[in-house]
Amino acid sequence: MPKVGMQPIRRQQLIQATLSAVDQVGMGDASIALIAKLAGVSNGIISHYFQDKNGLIAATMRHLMNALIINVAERRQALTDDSPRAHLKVIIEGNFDASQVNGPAMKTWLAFWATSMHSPPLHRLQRINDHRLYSNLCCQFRRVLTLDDARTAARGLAALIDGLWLRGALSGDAFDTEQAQQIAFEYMDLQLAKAVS
Amino acid sequence: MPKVGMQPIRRQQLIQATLSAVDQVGMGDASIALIAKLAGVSNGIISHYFQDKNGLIAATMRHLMNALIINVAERRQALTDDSPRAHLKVIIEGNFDASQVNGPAMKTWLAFWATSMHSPPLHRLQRINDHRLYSNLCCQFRRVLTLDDARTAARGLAALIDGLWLRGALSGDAFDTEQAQQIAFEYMDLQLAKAVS
Amino acid sequence: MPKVGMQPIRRQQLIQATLSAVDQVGMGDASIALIAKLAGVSNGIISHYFQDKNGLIAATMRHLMNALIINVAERRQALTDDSPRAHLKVIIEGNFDASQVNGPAMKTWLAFWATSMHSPPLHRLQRINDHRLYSNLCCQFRRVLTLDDARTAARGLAALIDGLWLRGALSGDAFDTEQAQQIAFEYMDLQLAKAVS
Amino acid sequence: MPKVGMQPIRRQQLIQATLSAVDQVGMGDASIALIAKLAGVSNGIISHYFQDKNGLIAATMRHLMNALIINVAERRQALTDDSPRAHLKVIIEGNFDASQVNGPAMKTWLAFWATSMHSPPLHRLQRINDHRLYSNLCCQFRRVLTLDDARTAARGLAALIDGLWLRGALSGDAFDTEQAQQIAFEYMDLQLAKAVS
DNA sequence: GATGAATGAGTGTTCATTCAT
DNA sequence: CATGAATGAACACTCATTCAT
Repeated sequence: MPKVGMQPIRRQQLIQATLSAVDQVGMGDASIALIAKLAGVSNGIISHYFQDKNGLIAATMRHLMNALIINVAERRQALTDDSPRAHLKVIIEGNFDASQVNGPAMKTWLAFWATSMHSPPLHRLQRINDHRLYSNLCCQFRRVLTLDDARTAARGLAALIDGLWLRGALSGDAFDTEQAQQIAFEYMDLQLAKAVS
Repeated sequence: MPKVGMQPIRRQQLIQATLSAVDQVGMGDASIALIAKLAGVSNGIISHYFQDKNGLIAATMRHLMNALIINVAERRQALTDDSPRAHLKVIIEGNFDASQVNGPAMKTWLAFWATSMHSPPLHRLQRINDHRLYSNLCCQFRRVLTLDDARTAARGLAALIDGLWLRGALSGDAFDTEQAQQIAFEYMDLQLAKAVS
Repeated sequence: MPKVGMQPIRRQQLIQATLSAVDQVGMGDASIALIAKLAGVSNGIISHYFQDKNGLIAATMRHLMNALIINVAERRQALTDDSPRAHLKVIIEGNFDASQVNGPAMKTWLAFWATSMHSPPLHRLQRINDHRLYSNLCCQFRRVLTLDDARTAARGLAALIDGLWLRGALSGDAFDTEQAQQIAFEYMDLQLAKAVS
Repeated sequence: MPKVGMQPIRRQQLIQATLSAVDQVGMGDASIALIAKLAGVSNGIISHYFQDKNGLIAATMRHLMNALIINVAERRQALTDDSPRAHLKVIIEGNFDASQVNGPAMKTWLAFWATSMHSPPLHRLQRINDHRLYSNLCCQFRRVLTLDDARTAARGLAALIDGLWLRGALSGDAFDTEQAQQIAFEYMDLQLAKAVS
């Protein structure tokens, strides 16, 4: 059974198992034993690839964050229209992408946030992520708004995106991506309308 | 020490201790032993007043929810202006009241949300709460908007309130209540502007 | 089963079980589970009375040390002869008392010494103990010898006592207390003979 | 990397790593992984050269014992004076040689003794070693003392040597070899003085 | 000869819960 | 009413050992 060069495969395998475990029983009950069982490996292997459980949790979060970053980046590269509105639109769309809007990911994010309040390493990760959204939005708004207006618009839109996402996650029903995006787009347009001609 | 009529006092004492414990170490590490220690009582008493730990958690959440309900209700009773705008304003203000915007409460809400995804009783509580905000907002918007517009406005404003709150809770810095309320007020006004004269 | 005021009883019970466990399988294999089983209690109770395994080990060592201290103290109180020789004699006898010269105690002391090299709290305990023997001996020798002679005599006698004890412990055979004491007494007398008339 | 004739080199390498590991963290925490890391080899190789961990421990002890034997043997071969006193002197000196009186060796000896109480193979090794010292001393004393006196003198001197060594090892301070040897020499001379002219 | 991936039993420890007092 | 002694299952983590490569 032992093979060489298994590291990337096993790491991915264990991260997926962690997402499944958190989805099924919540982070509180996502024990090493369960995660290992879901991954089809032994308990001990987790400390072989990740230092400990915290390491696995952090790696799982980084995985979700990277999925978001890559998603937005790809959408922006595909843009032909360089207008602020077009950029803001794909940022919004990226945040409501299927990679973020699904049971396991949503439950993991939620658990991650709650945990991050008491874990400095996770808190750092989370702040970076929060700031990235704000920063991306602010950057685009700034192209047409005053600095103060851009900042406020970015703060509002970031909050609106997170809030729509949060209420969707908590509702238990299927997430109505379309409706959420429409609300966010409208907010974006109302803010862009403040642009001085 | 044993006294009669201690029930309400002890319950309140234990709920406050639970909030403190979650604030200090997070819900994952908020053990019965710690809560009992913070409350200055023995371990065993918790099962005497609440069936078990889940009962205490649920009671703590109901406590926070009631604080919000009462807060909004009081503000609305004090209103002299019966306009939709005035009502929406106090709903927003109530959600950013000091009883909700403080470390222990925020951390407990966050932990509660994460936990609720895997606990039917807590999920029920949480949905009632979510729905109340939407419902209150929708009700006021409906007085001047079409049903569709009112629903969308309520959904957006509810998400914006929750999102501002969430980002404030996660930031780790002091919550800038004023700024958050301004953003929510502006959104409210933009939606109310859709009213047919 | 739960009773009040069990603390001293349980502590003693667990210390005795620890001595038995170390005697039977060595400190390396003296697991909490084994100790609890020997004591006829549950695993969890150990952290209730001692913070953790280290706490139990340290308490066990203090128990052995106290037995030695009390033993020597009692013998000295019973002395009618106040001469240095009489005092030295009872110190030697105390160190070869049955409370110290028996399988469990010897194995525990040995394991304790080895462990103390890498555990500051245990090392402190061990140094205190080592110093007490030297100090007691030096004090008596000083009454008839020069300071330098007294110090050397104390160092030598302390080492001889420990060495006799050690070789006895390691031999696996029954400890020949009589023979060991004779050797120590002779060394004592040879040193006392240096006294200036 | 694989080469032929690596056996003696690897064995020596691993024994030195074992001494380092025991010195640094104690025998209880000297895991295979740590030893392998200190030796700069893979975990698995230990079972290749030594059957298992016990085999490595036993080999390490034999290494220390051989160092002592060789050391004393060399000193005795260099002797020009064939008197009992000269022989006893080099036996003492050999036991306080730098190869025995240093952190890693002392900690390993101590741990070895404690472990030997519960491991027949180690116990056998340890008894052989103990007996050799006694036997060597007795043999020399016998040349000038009666059998009874020689035995007692050997027992006492062996104990004194071990005791001086033990207290030195446990003290944590640098070992005062000179002082220890003086005490042992004095004891030797006091015993030799019993010789019938 | 040498690696390191993989195992799984075992460890100390924590903890919600129970219950005699 | 209230205590805190006691339980025992569950937990994260460690580790000697095995073995395909």
